[in-house]
Amino acid sequence: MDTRTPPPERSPWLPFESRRRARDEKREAVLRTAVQLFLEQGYHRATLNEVADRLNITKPALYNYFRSKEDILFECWTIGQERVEDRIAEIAAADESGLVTLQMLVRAYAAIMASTFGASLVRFNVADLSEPNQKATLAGKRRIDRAFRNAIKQGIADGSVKPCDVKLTAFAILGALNWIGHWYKPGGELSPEQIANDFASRLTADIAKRPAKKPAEKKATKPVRKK
Amino acid sequence: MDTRTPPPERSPWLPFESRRRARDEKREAVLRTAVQLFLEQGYHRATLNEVADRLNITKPALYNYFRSKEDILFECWTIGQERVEDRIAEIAAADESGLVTLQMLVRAYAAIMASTFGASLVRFNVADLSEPNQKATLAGKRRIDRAFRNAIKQGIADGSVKPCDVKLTAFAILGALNWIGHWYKPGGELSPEQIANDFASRLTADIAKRPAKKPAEKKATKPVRKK
DNA sequence: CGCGTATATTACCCAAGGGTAAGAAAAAGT
DNA sequence: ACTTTTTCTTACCCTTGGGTAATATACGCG
Repeated sequence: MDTRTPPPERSPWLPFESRRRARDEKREAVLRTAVQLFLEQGYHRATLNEVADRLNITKPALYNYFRSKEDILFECWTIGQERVEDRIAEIAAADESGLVTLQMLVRAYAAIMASTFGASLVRFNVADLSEPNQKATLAGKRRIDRAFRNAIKQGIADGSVKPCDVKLTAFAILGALNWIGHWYKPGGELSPEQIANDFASRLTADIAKRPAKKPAEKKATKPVRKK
Repeated sequence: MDTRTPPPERSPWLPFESRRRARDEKREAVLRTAVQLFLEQGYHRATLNEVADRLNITKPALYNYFRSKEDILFECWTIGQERVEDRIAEIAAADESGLVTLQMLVRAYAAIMASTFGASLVRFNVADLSEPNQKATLAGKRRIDRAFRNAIKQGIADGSVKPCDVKLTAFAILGALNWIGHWYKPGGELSPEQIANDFASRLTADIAKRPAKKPAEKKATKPVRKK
């Protein structure tokens, strides 16, 4: 009767064990478990009891770290969003041509979409957030959109990209990218990096002015981890 | 206090009015109202009471037409899926080259994605369906996927399409298309037909062997309505 | 008209699950 | 050791909303 199955993820709350880890680490663990569950079962079907169970704690303990379920959802989204915006800032700082910038954006965004928090940007329903949080997500989406559109515009201006409808081009590219968050499953044949590289050339092939050669892959095997 | 707003959609149940319309018409009205609400607020936030209210009836009346809320959700999905599959069958029967077939598929699918039931294929969460219904949706998605992949394969075989990774190409195209269901809003600048035509050439430009000319638009102004 | 059937309504049930109150159990401070 | 603070648990509350039972109303038909 006491053959309890081990928790699916290494948890800071080991049963009958030392629980002295730092607060932030625990917060993060909650988020990781929650995203996972939200993605698996959907936000509404996933219960806080289940989240707590996976962490070897009980539901009310979660309220030491978050004020509500929606709070958790929003933080998951925030993490994904921040990762994207960090990369966007980096890429903007590189100050490359429009086409290269676009390709870098595609590669970065694709890789993030193939991660748990990245997928949460696309798999969660905006309607499940409070009104102020909805505003925040909307603003975030717009910033991403603008980054892509700006790269395309710049490319047209600097001659690296063929003239085209900027808005629809961005929609098409972002659509293909966002969809990754729906089909990508960790154990598949393709690694996130492979997908990212493939999409970087694929999605820019038709608007690249030069005969679309593969976008430069600096340090493809060991991508720079920031921070 | 009795300035009651008129129901947002013409409903077969006009208050104090003749309610003798055919059963199927009512079923359909329920579905239309339900999809609308599910898309607006998400499946879980939308209540059956609200669906009923919009139709000038009460919740239990809905159970004359559907066995459960999930039943309604699934039927919404089914309608969208059938529309897609009907068009796929038509296009397959046309027996064009791989490239043209692909372009026809893109155009048809894009137009459907910009409709309510079409969007429901993408905006609803599979996890909200019963297990058998999940199976059904999965099988449906696979059939759509196969149609696109087959067109690409055929195109490579008949020389109308450049050799490419069939799977990823299909993912990219379907991603861009599915995303329409997330951003398209009826009152926008672009009509579904415009989007469909644009995407048909845009998404096939890079893999078309001939210098990508616009796909043939037979009867562009007045598309054939089936049945 | 009266009877059966389909369709709606009112009134209710009840499970699920987010959230809270009160207090135990550690951890940390002194 | 004693107190204080943080963390976690047990026990509970309570709204929400899908679903049902019983019943009323309209419709079709002989």
